[in-house]
Parts: sequence; structure tokens; C-alpha cells
Amino acid sequence: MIDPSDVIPKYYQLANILRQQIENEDFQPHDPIPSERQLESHYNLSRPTIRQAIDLLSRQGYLYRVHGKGTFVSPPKLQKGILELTSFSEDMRNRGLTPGHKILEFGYVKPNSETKRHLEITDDKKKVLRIKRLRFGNDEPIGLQDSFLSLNSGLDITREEIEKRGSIYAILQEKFGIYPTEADETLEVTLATREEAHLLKIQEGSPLLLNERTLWSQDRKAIEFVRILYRGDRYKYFVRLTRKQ
Amino acid sequence: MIDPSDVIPKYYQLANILRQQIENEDFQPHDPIPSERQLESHYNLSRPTIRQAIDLLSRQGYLYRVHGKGTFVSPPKLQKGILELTSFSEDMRNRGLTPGHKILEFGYVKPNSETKRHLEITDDKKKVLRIKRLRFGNDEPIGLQDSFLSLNSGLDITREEIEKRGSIYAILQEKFGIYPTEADETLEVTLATREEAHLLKIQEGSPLLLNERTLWSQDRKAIEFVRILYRGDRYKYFVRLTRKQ
DNA sequence: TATGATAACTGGTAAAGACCACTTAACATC
DNA sequence: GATGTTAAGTGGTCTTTACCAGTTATCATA
Repeated sequence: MIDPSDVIPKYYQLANILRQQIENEDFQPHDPIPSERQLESHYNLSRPTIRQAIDLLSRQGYLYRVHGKGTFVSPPKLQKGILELTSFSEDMRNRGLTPGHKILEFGYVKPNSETKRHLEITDDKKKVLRIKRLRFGNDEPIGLQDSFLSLNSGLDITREEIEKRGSIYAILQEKFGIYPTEADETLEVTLATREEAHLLKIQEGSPLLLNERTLWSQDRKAIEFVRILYRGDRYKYFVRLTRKQ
Repeated sequence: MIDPSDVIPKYYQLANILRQQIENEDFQPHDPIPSERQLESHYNLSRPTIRQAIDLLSRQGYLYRVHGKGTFVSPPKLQKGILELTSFSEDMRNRGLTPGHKILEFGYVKPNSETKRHLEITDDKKKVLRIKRLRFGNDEPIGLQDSFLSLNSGLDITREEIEKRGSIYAILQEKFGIYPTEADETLEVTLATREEAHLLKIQEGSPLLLNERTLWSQDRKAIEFVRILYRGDRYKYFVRLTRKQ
């Protein structure tokens, strides 16, 4: 069950085994899993390793512990996908829609002061990559996305890559090893200007959902500031929150 | 510095010391903190204990680790308040406004099917506590909140307690030891009905921000389903997200 | 000068053992 | 029957020790 020669750490192997058992519904919600001592002898691992695996699954929302009683399976509603940052493409696929996009603007620009503030840029000469796109779900216009990327010199994304891959985040990860790890988002209501209304095929003055996001990578550098205008009649924002700790 | 006789665990004491040093700006952003071996001899603690403290602060966003290089201080933007579930009252105070409320309805009702679904109620006889309130910031109407609480029998909240304390979450925590730990939220745009417009002192048909939330406690029981209508011209929703793990 | 090995650092994983605090059920006592 | 005690279970904390893996600067070598 646990392969000591595997490059995957033992605690991670055990976490995978337990996660699979939970997803297979070998345990029912609020059922206790075997105690740490039982797992210790069953898998022939030390207790700290067992605890490391259970820690991981607790943080991910699969299990919860009760001191003196045991460790229990969280009901399915609370499993999986806890706080995942998702791109527009991922988001659309999660909703069962086929994502699409049309690039309206692409190129390096001098950021305005608001963008500089969000991207924590102090260098006056620094340029950012602006990508303005109309976003579709099942070929219907859903949102208008205006993205400003702060990339280190040397790192570059071409228009062709965006056209082909669709998701900026996928390119950042695959090409540069940059992973979005944290984001601040705001949501508010605005009314469509004439231009926005035209692009989104709605009436001028229709209510829109404005989503602004600043994104940080795993080394805590601000990498993107993006404004997304969603059609008020076609889009519902979803988020899952957990309390500190 | 570390008091072994204290009831507070050593790893937690150390985390508090380090957090305070970070907040005092003893370290600059992206500065390395002392290595785990250095902390080990400095505080006379074992390395696992040191690591437990650093784990905690990393999860809370104060520190980040780089294998082979060291552990570094996250810039202030990313510190503190990572994913804290906040009540309306907390939210208003965070924005520098004085929260207020007026109770419009209060009492036990049979939940409709949507509410039952959100609160995961299967018992047809179960009743829920409905609290409908108009919410103010600096005495100006900001939002219309309709809350449905699923409490175990024996637990009860009175109208007077709400009037006095303001925050339902504060009562749940202080009176029953129930802590909100996880929530699903959606946000979308709607238009004010005549009644809503009247209460919020806006024009009928004005755009509103509709926030729906299902809340779970630490034992993973659904405790609240709430709909909050915010004035589109007065409210901006804020959330901080982190990637899984 | 350029290259590559090495050593000394960093955090990551793992074991074994100990004791504490909380929970529960079985038991003895009143 | 009600009450309090005890023992055995649970997870929570902590130490000591060991080795692995990534990073970096130094130094010997080509």
C-alpha cells in the first residue's frame, strides 16, 4: 500500500489512499476513520507521518478532528475545491460551458497609477503586458476582461500562445513555473457604457458585475491586475470561504 | 521568551513571538528569518516544534518557505486577515463605518424548499429562526439581510439578545461555542423591487448586489442560509482567496 | 577563463518514544 | 437509582535523532 522506495513522500501516499477511500464512499459522512494508532500499525508508519497525512486532509476539508473522540469524514458538500483560484476558462468549464475569447488589445503599455498601485510597481519605466479580451461561454458574450501582467524581463508571452492556449494562468504555470497562490478580489455593480454594451450585446445602462482582482505568485510577487465586467443577467459569482486556521 | 509552564503550547508561543516581530517590522518583506537550526538553539526548542510554528505562520500568510534557501517574510499586503469570515457588523467596522440594524421580522418559520436545500434539512417538521433586518452604515441604509438559522433544539436566541449584541455570529460563539468555519457565497446583480427600494431609500429598479451565503460550523453542520441585498451605489464586496494547500 | 566537484548551508521527510488533555463507558459507591 | 471514580480509548504536544533534497559559494581542475 505504501511504497517506501517511491519518490512520493509516505505521508502524501497515505493522504492519497485515505482521500480515495473517502471519495469511494468507503466511509460515510461523520464516520470516524481508524485512530492514529490503528493506522500506525496498519500501514507500518510512525505516528508523526500519520498525523502529517491527516493534517493535510483536514486542511483540504476532507476530515475533521475532535480531541478525545477521533477523526471524522467531512460531508461531501465541504470536500474538494476549497478556495481554488480559477481562471475564466476553468470557471466556464466548471459551469459546463465551453469557454471562448476574442483578443481586442494586446501589447506592452505604461500602466496608469491605479494599475501601478495594485501591481506594487515603483519603477516609472516599467511596462506591463495588457491583454483585453471579450469572453464567451458557449459562443455567447459573457464578460469583458482587461488584464495587466507584470512580468520579469526575460519572461514573455506571445499573442499566438494566448490564442492557442486560452488561459494566461496555464501559460504562466507551464512556461515559467509561476503559480497563482493568492488574490484579492472586489465585486461591485456598475452600469454598461455605450462601448461595453455594444461588445456584450446588451442595452446601454444595463447593470454589470465588476470584478477586480490582484493576483500574487508563490513568491509573493504581484503578477496580475485584472478588471472583468460580467453581464448582470448571465453571470453569478461563486466563492468558498474558510476561517483563518 | 518561551515559558514551558504556560498552558499555551510552545509552538504557539513561538508563532506569537515571530508574528509580533513581523508586525513590528523587525524584518523587512522578503527578508529571511533565522534558519530552523538557529531558532532551535536560540529558543531551546526541538526542530519539529519550530517547524510547527513556522507551518502555522505560513498557512496564515506571514511567512513563505523556499527549499534550500530559507524562510522569508511575506510582504504586508499578504499578511493578516487571510480569508476571515466576517459578519456584517465586522465588515462595517473594517470599513470605518458604525454598524446599525433594525429588525423587520423575527421568529420560527417553516423553511421553503430552497432554504431547506441550502441548510441540508430533511426533516419536514424542522423549523428555522428567521431574522430579517435592515442594515445601516453610519445610519444610512446599506443592505437588507434575510437570515435563516438552523439551530439544534435547546439552543435559542432571543430578539433582545440580537438587539443588544448586533451580531448573530458573536452570540453563536459566545453562547453556544459555535464557530463559523466555512461558507459558500454567491454574488449577482438584481434590480430593486418596490418594497426593497422603499426600505433602502432608492429608486425602484435600481441595481443591487445580491449576496447569498451558506455557513457551516466547525463540526460541519449547516447553520445559516442568508440573503443580503446591498445598495449597488454604496457597497463593494471584498474577498481574499488562496490556492488549495 | 570556464567548468565542475565539493562542502556547508537551507528546508523536507521520517522514526520512536514520551507525556498531556479530553471523552467515554464501565464500575464502585452512596 | 444517582453519583463519582477509574481506566482505556482518542487526539495534542514535544523531544531526539537521522537522512534526503535543493541552493550557493568556494575551490580545484581543465
